[in-house]
Amino acid sequence: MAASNSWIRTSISQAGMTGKRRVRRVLIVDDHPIVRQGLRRVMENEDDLTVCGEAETARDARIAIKELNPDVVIADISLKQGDGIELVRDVRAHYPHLPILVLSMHDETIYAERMLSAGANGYIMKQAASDQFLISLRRVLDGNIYVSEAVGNNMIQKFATGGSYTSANPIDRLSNRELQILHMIGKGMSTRETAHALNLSVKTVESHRQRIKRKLNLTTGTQLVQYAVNWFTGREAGIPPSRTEGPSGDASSAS
Amino acid sequence: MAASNSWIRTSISQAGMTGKRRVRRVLIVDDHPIVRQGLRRVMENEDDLTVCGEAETARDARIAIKELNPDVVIADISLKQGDGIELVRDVRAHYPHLPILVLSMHDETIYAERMLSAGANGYIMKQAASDQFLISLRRVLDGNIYVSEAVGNNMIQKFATGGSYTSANPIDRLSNRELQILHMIGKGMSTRETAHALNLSVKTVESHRQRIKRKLNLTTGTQLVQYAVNWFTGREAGIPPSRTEGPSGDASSAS
DNA sequence: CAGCGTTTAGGCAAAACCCCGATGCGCCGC
DNA sequence: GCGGCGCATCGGGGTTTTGCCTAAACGCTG
Repeated sequence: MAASNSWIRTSISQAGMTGKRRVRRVLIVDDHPIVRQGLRRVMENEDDLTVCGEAETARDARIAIKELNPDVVIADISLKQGDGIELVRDVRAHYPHLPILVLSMHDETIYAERMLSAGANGYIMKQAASDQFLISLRRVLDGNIYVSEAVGNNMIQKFATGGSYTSANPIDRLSNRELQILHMIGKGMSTRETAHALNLSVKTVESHRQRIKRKLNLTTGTQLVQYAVNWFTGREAGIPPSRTEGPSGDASSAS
Repeated sequence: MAASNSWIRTSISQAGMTGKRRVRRVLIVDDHPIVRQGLRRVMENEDDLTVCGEAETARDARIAIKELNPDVVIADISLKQGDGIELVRDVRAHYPHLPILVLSMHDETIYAERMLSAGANGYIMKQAASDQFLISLRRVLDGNIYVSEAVGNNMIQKFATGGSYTSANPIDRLSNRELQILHMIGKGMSTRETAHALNLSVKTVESHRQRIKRKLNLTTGTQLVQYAVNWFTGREAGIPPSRTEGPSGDASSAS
């Protein structure tokens, strides 16, 4: 409690501000020290932003949030073994209004959607420029959702075509048969093996795969396998797939 | 902290050098702006180090080296295009005495060995602490080789046993090109996309995929994708621990 | 019962897969 | 030096697997 004071005091005196505009306190969660330094450096010239703490693991992050009570959390998803998505889910569950900006080195839209579904408020890549990062950070601080243009367009298109927003866990839209197929794909089984295991025609399984891809907005079979594998390595712990969490408002934002 | 003062002073002292201790000029090659900022921040408090330039791609790096003539190059291997190993090889070919410190987010020992044999002088992970990074940087600047303790021990053991493979990872048997292809598979890219990205014939990529499968004892393409995804995202799937974060690690041997 | 989604397929073209061979290059051992 | 070996790059040619379109039977639901 007292520690946070000194941080704020320091920042204010540096900027010489009167407190008219509130200084937003940022918690950084990333297991790469250099990345944490980089984030600090990007933010240290901004009057309205201050880093109130850092955490290396999801566990540390939870403690830090409790103690520091930050205004926003910047979280890397590539923490060891899917800790990222669990962290997002956990934080969202305990602090429904705490904005979370997910930082990733992957440019796959899959991750973005999964993170938003888990309750993140923004998704930005490490490839992004510094000013773009600041824009995204302020956006989530203002209560908005931020995604990159590509991902946003993708979602808008989905919204337009699908009618109902697919931004809720896309897997929920899969039928149990499709989910079963996805499961087998994630285990590394080929279409032929799957068909044989389920006593189905190969063509049938292929149709299922196609429908899955369409629902999940995937283009190639490789992406499908990637998604399936990622999904299981992230889940597997025992969370039922029909986990419709978070009203999650809308994915409007529309950059 | 009085840091802000000192780094300005550093810049000034660079202009009017006394020659007592030479300021080493560093070129950063990384496609993540935030990481570049982080490296700058780590080095800006050091009197004997200054960042003379940044590059995002391997191509830019070659130009920058030519124009800036740095004392050391810090290079990320997971560059978007062109891949880091080619950069290392190329730089080594043109500038035999220019030290290269490879920065990686992977803790796999295979990468380290490949990078060193390609001509790099050091290999350090982004998970490493800042001071450890500085140690490694100064080490390669002094003409030594730096690797983490785990990697060093592994190499020594290999050397002692007379080159018999550790055979722990079948991945060790993969060539650099094959590893690169595997990486792209793990990112969800199809054969065609990979071929296009690398400016190769589809047939070539297919050949690589086949040989990878053969070496890894995989039968179907699905298994290949599964393996690739698990390997480069999971990191805890089928890879031996190798939690590489040595406080003092070096296998120093003169170049 | 009409409608919608699921499950099941067939057909056809495209892509991927597989087994070959060939070339050029670099490295290693004799 | 020279042959061998592995790597990287392609091509041919055939088989298998996809990708995508279409559509019929089934089943729940308003």
